[in-house]
Amino acid sequence: MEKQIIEYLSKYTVITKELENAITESAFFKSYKKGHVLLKEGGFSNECYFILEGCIRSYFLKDGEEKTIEFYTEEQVVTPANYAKSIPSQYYLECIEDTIVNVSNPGLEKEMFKKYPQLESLSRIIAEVIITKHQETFTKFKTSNPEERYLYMLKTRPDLMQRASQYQIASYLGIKPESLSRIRKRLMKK
Amino acid sequence: MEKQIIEYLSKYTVITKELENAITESAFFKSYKKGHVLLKEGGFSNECYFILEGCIRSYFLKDGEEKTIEFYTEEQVVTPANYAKSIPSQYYLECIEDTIVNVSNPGLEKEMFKKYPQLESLSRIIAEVIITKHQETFTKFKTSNPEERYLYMLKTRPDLMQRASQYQIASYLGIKPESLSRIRKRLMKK
DNA sequence: TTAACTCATTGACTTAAGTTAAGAAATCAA
DNA sequence: TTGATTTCTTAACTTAAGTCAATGAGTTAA
Repeated sequence: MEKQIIEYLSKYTVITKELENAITESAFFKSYKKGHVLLKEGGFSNECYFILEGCIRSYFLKDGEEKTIEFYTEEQVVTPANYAKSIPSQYYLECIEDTIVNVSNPGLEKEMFKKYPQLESLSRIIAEVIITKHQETFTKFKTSNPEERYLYMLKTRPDLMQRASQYQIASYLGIKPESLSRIRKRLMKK
Repeated sequence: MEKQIIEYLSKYTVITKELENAITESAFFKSYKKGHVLLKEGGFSNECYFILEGCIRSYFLKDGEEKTIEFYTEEQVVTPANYAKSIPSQYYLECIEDTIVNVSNPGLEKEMFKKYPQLESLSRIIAEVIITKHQETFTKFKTSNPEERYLYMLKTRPDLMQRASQYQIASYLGIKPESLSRIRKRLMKK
């Protein structure tokens, strides 16, 4: 399992044997059943996760309806917005499949960054890559209509259709479940 | 002018006198006239900017229409997606006002990070804050309709209405200029 | 096995954004 | 200053998403 993390980090820089060992040794894992809630609205968080297997969904309630913010799957990092902060969470984190993660926390992070400054440098680089990806995703979303967004999701993350229910996907696409149903029907005919 | 940068960084951590001096000494500035294009689609970039005064807009062309991605104003950092990369830019960067920036480049950045590791640590932290803000912005956008988005913009960035033209703002809100015009009319009546 | 519940689909209707086109207002340049 | 250009507004029409309600399909638990 450790290999997956090293592989992920190696995309961005060369990981020395020493650092690899340090990561491997300090890594610890947790696994959750489908339906497990990692974080509740109003709750606090001192853990962040690297997904090795499974799917985590972030969502919040607006007028009693669940609004899916994001689906996180294999090779993705989930850092709660209130990670290491003393502010209550605005959203839920829920496993929508049996999920295995590598867990970290502020203490461990700090210690590792101190011991291996290269790791913090790498974190900065990855954070910047994520910013760029977010902006591309957001721009794509803004300049598309619901049907185009659905097609784009099918192209870039086809697995999600199998992994999540349609009402979860609908709000992820910024539309109502009924609309998603109609879009699918419309596209079937073509 | 240097003070603005120090002030910005001080929000996140304590800046030692030594680091302050280093930043101040290495800082250099540029100013551009309204209309100046900093980066063209297809072009390359080796500069990033911290805006001291003015406004920079990022946009691209889709079916001949300008789609505004973002407006950057005072205290914001503009890092082109292809900064320090040998890939052509997907978008334009244009000053929509006379603009004064602090400029950096990969070489200077690297040098400063090497000399002052604390600065790279700070960059990581700021990058993570930006990720969180992006996600909040995106979520707000997805769960709002065009009218709500417009009202939210008026609340959070009211200055933009004076600084940018309506067709620029319209695409920034993910709608057509005609719709923005109608939304404004509708709200006037209320 | 059935009853309860959740989720997805469908239909009728409402609402608002997109489209196209025209004209008014504001801005810019010769 | 005037003519050209750009930007904004308005109107008529089209299209599709939202809303509400009903039904069907699938799942879960007693």
